[in-house]
Amino acid sequence: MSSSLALRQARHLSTAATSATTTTTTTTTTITTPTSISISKAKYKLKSEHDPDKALEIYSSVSDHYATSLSTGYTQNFTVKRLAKANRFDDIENFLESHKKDPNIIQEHFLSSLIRSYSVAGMFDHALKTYNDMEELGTPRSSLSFNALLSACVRGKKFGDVVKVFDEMPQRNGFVPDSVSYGILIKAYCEMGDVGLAIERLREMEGKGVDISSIHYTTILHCLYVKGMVEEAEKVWNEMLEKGYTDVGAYNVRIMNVPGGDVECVKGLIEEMGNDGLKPDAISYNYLMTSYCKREMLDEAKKVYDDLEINKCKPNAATFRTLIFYLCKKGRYVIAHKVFKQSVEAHKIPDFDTLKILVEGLVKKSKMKEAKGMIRTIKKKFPPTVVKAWEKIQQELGIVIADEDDNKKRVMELRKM
DNA sequence: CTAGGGTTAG
Repeated sequence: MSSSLALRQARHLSTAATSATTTTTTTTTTITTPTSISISKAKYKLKSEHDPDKALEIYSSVSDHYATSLSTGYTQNFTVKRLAKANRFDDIENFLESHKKDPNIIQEHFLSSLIRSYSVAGMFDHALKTYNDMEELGTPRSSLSFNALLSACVRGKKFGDVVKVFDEMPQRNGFVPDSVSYGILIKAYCEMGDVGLAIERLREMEGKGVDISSIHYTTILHCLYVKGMVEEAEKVWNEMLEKGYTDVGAYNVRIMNVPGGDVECVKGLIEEMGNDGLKPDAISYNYLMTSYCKREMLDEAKKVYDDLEINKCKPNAATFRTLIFYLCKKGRYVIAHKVFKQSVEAHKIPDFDTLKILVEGLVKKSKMKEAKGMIRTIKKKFPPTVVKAWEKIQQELGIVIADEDDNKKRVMELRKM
């Protein structure tokens, strides 16, 4: 019997607890404990939980679910993502539809989070149906649920629907599109490749007195660069400067489009940001660091990384991944290993491929202790499928981890009890 | 994750 089949059966047995003939073994024990946890604890636990059933369990064990709608939306989204990854769309439907029987369904934000959850699961039709169910469910309409639906259209690449929904729904249901609605619409036009219409909608906002923000401009700016319309991008940028619609994100779009990733240009823009009264963030510095890496100026790149703290920035997952990759590429495995350890402390471990290069490099340099330690750490942090892949690498490299066998023995002993 | 933009892929 395959292990996944075994899991399915175990799950089936645990839910059908009434069937008297089931003399199941250990699998039921973890599920029947009626522990109740806080939403913040659930958020923390969900982060490291990759098993969709356990994620569901954590979600349903939250005691104060509807007190804090924002956090609930987050945990709900998270649980759905885990189920979607396992392709369990029927379970997602059951899970989310059951919320429609909850008395809180008449709260628009509660219903909107269902639309968002369907959207991240790639179930656009369900998202639309939930929106259309609102009359029947007795949920009042405003731009809140409307924007959730618009986002679902964009995520599902139903661009034609975005425009249709945008032009029809507000009138029919008696509300006006707000600044966020326009933001989603503009993004949709950009994704469709029609930046001209995006700009038209921006002008429409001006005419109607809807609040414009740097987000609307940045969406268009980014799109112009993507389409290679550099001159138009510069024009829009100047308009942004004039009207005061620049922020860190807008500057980062400019930085990421510096021709050839020229180091001096990137540095210049970071300086400009400061003069504009803005504080460059980790993304800004990551671009600078990457520019150095690509020119094989690893000492300078490392300095950008080391200076992050002075600049009041925290390295993110991309920082660690990029720096470790390029350090390895130049054979500087020992420094790369130090950076890896810092990534563990920051709970931002790079991806499988990057770490593979590092472990192999350490072994090549006969740094067996470091390589072993790395694998041990990685196994604790990744889901079972990734751990399996690591075991293969471990075998190929001939790495034996002594206390692993001891652990297995201990588990066997426990099972006998 | 927080309704909407920017997250570097080697």
